[in-house]
Amino acid sequence: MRHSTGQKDRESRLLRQLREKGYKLTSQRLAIIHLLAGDTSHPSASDVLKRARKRVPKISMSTVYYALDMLKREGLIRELEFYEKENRYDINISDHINLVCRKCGKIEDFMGEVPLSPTEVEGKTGFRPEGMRFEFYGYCRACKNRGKR
Amino acid sequence: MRHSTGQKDRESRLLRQLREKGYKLTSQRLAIIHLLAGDTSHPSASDVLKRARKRVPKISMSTVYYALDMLKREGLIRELEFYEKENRYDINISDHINLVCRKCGKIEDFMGEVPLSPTEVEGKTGFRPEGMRFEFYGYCRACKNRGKR
DNA sequence: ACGCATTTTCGGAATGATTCCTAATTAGAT
DNA sequence: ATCTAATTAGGAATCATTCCGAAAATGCGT
Repeated sequence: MRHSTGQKDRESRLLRQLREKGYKLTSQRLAIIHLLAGDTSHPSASDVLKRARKRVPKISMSTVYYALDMLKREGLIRELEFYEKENRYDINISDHINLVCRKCGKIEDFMGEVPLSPTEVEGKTGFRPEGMRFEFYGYCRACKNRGKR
Repeated sequence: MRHSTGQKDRESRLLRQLREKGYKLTSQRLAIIHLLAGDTSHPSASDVLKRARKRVPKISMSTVYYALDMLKREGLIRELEFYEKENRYDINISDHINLVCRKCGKIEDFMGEVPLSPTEVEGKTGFRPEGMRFEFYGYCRACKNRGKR
């Protein structure tokens, strides 16, 4: 395992990186980063807004989008578009596979080895991969036991 | 290789399946199915509209969406949401990997073996996969040679 | 601690893809 | 040829996201 990815570690790492790049650490951003660092549920922008308001009640949706966009541009979070309406944001930027439950909507990370290397793909096709997205859609342990609907 | 997937084959197979299920084969649908069957470029809904109008000039966007939704519900095409605005539609519903070019936007299919079995995932996680989506983002052969920007 | 330049925030308006609605049309069965 | 249910067209509605401009706040230098 390369990083220990505890919430505290992750949070202070993010804050340090932003400070180094000269971003201002406003109370709004502190709240957003804090909640993202401790969240593996892949929240949507409105989820982020709702939770950020517990600390900063007057934060606006525009601010949430502005902050998420900044984190995204800096490569500190990953944005995922799914088959539902809203995008989801993932603090786990390492290559991994998402397991998306079709019943409850939960998104788990599957951290096993990614079984296909960019080099192999480029060798066979000439296409040079720089990023990836692997997902399985199905039913999580809880939902598959309760019946799919 | 399991199916020969020539355009003609694919088109008549789609039409047969729809007829069997009792769908009406209108001129609008014939045009849409014809163009999708011969298209591996993963067109968006507005691409489909534009090309369908060559055969059926008065076809409306609502009709295109209605037809795409029907094909999708019947499992005859696959809808993909990407990081651009519009969804894309893929006539290739077998499991495969998409190679998405960040410069020209082209989406190629990579038909090699999918290197991770649903059974393996379920064994390790309890999650039961039913569908998948694997993508690499990068630069296609043409774009990588011309420089990325 | 204070002022300043720049970034960030906020609220609302604009955008744009998709969905919804309703009346008119049409395919396919009888 | 008639009938009925499905389909179409066009426009309105929706909803996430982006854009805009004015006000506020950060963090720098002094």
